[in-house]
Amino acid sequence: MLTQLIYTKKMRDYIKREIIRVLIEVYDLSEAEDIVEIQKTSSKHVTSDYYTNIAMKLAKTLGEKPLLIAEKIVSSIITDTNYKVWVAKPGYINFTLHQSQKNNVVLEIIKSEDLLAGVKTSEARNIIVEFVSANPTGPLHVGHGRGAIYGNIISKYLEIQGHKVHKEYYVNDFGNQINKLVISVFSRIDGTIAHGSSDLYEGDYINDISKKIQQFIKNEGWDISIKKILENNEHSKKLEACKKVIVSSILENIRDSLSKLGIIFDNWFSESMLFENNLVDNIIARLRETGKTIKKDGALMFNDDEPRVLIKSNGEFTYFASDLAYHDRKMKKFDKVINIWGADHHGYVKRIYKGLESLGHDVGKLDIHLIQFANLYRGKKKVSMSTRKGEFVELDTLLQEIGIDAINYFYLMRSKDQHLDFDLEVAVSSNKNNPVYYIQYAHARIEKILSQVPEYNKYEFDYDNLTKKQEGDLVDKLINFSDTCKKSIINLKPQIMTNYLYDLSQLFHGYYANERIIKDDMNYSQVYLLVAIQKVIKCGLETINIEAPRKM
RNA sequence: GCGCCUGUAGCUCAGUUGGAUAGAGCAUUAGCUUCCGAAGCUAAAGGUCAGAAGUUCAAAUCUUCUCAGGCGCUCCA
Repeated sequence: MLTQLIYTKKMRDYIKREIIRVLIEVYDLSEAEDIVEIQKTSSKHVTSDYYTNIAMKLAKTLGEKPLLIAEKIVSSIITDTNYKVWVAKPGYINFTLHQSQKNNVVLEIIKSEDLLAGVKTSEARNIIVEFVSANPTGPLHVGHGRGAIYGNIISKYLEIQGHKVHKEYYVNDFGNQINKLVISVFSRIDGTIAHGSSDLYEGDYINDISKKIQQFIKNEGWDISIKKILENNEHSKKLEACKKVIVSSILENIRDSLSKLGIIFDNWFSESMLFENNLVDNIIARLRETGKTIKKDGALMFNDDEPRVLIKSNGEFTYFASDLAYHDRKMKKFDKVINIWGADHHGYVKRIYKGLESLGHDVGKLDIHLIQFANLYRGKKKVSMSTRKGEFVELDTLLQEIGIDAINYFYLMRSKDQHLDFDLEVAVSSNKNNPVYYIQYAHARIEKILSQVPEYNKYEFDYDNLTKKQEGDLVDKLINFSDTCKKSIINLKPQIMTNYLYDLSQLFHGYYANERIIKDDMNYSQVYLLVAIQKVIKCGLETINIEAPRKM
């Protein structure tokens, strides 16, 4: 009756229906359907697979002791050989499945065409995920890494669910910091420009760009000094051209760094474009209509709890103004808008919500994920991340040093709300201290064993032939994979997947050390077990963009 | 002063919708190689879940307050 049903949760449903039936029969509880929950046993001290707390929940309304209720329920349950039911104080009803029943999961995993089928959504939506969006004033450094990797995986998770995902990088190519960048580059060419200013970008990349600009000017055949380009308004076209070269040079570098990390954006949205198409003016006009703007000290402000400047008294727009225009566009075009921001922007969140609300948007569509900072360590020593003076480790350097798999894993292994300490020495190590290595090693180890029994599938899998404690633990863990995927992928929590894979690998390594698989009297069911484990590890690693090597 | 995040073993962190005796790794200590990869495994030890009160049959988890750390509160970007 119950074969092949566990992995697909039907066993749990079966138990639930049985409990409901009993509740109606014994207590005449018509609402039983809504309150019965069958949960997975997580305590290590209890040897059941599922439990329900229904007896404790009903104690008050029924006016009976929970233990008594539980016993009454259990005595009416019709059991079969596939599972046992027992009561534990103060009123838990436990269900223990027969091992050979649970072993079904091994074949189910092996036969499954899509292990992630359980996370598919029934209503696919059009979602935009905006992330990284670092100002194009220099190369990406390690401080940008976490948001980049996290945004990429969130996008992937949404795609796995079946949504249509649009990945976008918002390019702040307008305003003061770009002008500052231009002056920084120009001052490398002509030292008298902005001489002695402490407010310029430094770092080697400025040198590289200044060379490019000099080449560009030469190619264009302009017979004019760099200083003149900057100073004379009549040369503003030339200045704009230089600006474009500078920004696109930096963007090219950023794009290159990201693609090396496997991060490809669908669109690079330019802030300038908002101004060129008068979208910012349009937003200001609409905000004025709502009556929520005020003039104060010559500036135009959005009147929130505190007034927020939209147009400065000198006539310049603030970022708030262009950000509202940008978000207005996104809110119109997509069903769901997700922003991945550094935690230092949290003060800005409320303002954006309030602004968009005033513009008539349903702000429930907007999710802003704030990512806490990551600190990098080299052993005990903290790696500096100061952007001042160009004292930062570039993302490219980090990639070279530890590789793409470690970058993905280490940035994803902790909750986004948690400050993350990232130790480079551990990330490059080739031993069990390094969780990436440890998981990949499990995959490779299994591959090695399987290569020695290529024709294992000529033998049948025997449900009754995995009886050892460690085999039971592994099977339980495999059963959990389905739930793990839901928790991780649907709730957008990559760390749940990294933790699961680590735990599974740990169980496997222990099993491997204790149990010899290749032997004279082969137990082919054990080989099947390894095949299932390997498939799950591979699938799990793929969801977090980490390679599952066959050999290391 | 106001706001957001955090506080769990010596260190770095998990902990699902509130469930049973709190979970890993590192570090420490003691062990394990004729044999599928020791790039590994086993065990011991380690806890006032920051503190207090509340809600509940049940709180690391929810509420309030206090303390501590990080970050943000510019006509900055």
